[in-house]
Amino acid sequence: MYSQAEENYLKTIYNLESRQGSEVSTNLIASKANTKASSVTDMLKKLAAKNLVQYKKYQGVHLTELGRKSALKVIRKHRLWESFLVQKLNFKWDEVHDIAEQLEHVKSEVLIEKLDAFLKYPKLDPHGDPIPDAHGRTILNKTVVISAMKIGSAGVFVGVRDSSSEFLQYLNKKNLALGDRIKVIDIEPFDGSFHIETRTHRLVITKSVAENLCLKNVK
Amino acid sequence: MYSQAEENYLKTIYNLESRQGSEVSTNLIASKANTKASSVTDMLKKLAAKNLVQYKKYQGVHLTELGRKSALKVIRKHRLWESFLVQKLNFKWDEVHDIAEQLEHVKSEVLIEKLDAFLKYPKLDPHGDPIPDAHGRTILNKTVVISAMKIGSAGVFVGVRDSSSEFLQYLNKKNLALGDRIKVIDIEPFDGSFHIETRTHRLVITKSVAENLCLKNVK
DNA sequence: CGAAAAATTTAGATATAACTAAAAATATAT
DNA sequence: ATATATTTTTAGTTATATCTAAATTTTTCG
Repeated sequence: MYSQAEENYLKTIYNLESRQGSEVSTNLIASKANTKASSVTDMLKKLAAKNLVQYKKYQGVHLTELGRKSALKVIRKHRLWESFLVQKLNFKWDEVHDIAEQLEHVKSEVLIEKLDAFLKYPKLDPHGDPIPDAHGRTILNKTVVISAMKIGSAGVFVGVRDSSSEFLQYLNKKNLALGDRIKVIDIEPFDGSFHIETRTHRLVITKSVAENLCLKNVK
Repeated sequence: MYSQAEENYLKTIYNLESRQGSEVSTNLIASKANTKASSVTDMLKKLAAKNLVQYKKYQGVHLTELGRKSALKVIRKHRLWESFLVQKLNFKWDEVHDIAEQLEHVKSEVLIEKLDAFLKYPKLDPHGDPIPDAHGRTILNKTVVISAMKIGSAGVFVGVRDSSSEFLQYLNKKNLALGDRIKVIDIEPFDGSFHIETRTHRLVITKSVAENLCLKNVK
């Protein structure tokens, strides 16, 4: 199978690709992966040699079908382990990301199928992200990020795009939790920050925070 | 913390030391770890530099107090994960070793404490080995290996010294399971093989197999 | 004891995955 | 359109953990 480093790159590229549509650039991968562009170039060549990505010098990359499937397997493992940590071991949603980053690289098909069964085949992880099944399929989870919403619209907060403990702890501090109803009150034209309202309070969030909060049933 | 390679060496040295008493030799480590003696020498120097082992050229090694504690932490993790795999995920005892070899290297103190609690603080793993607590302490589990027994003596089979799937599958095939009462019928002076008897059948095992079966209440 | 055998260490190489600094290609902007 | 800035790649280095082959030390035994 693939090395941990390779699996991490696949996951990063998958995530960037699905948020971007188009080809993913070397620098973007480097910043997400906390490495240098030169390291990314090296790895892209390796992934291309293994037919995991389509790569043309200076033109960015995108995953091949094999790459996409491999990425989804890693993501499936990550999200199942996160579910395990929260549901069975009583971790909080902001504590599981780094541990799951390690667990996701454990090699065993049987293990992950048995874990899935033990957890009763969950469809969403603790951050509201859909868990791919063994074939890479997910339930459709039509959400809108706050940054794409208009003034006056509202929805239910069902997921985050950044599940780092830093970001989740910020949400905890601001009293924002999955399930909350959130309404967009105003958008600052100057810096793009959002004034939002929940059932209990109002607050201002930056544009970049708004890009990481996913809402459902937005009207 | 320590690298996976370092942790694996610590575990190997710990196991050899506790079965041997004396200093552990380079070649012995190499054969247990499936590497070459030269690789072992390199690693021993590294471990010595980190104060994990006492090492003198050509004289073998033994763990320092720090090394012993570190080894016990890895062993604790390994055995807790094995218990999880068998008790919660319904793996068989011969299927868990390789997966636990991977899981044991996941870095998180909290994780292992929560796992321990989830499993209700088990004292023995699925192979009958005692699980060290957070301080490295284990219940005393006085057992005798068959190879140390006399003709006519008998006891209850409570543990194995080799928990590789190959060995455990051999035991399955020979219909030997934890809890069985085993009696030594005869010892071949020629090759040291043992004729043993359970409640249901008789069989002959080699000396090396006899060295890996642990019995309790031997009389 | 001293030669042969066995065990161990050293020296030098390899693979992975990172890095820095310099070079090359692409994009931007006057 | 051409100079400048940005992005990306290349070249060369580093660290980890292996390996083989040769050298060295220890052990064994006639």
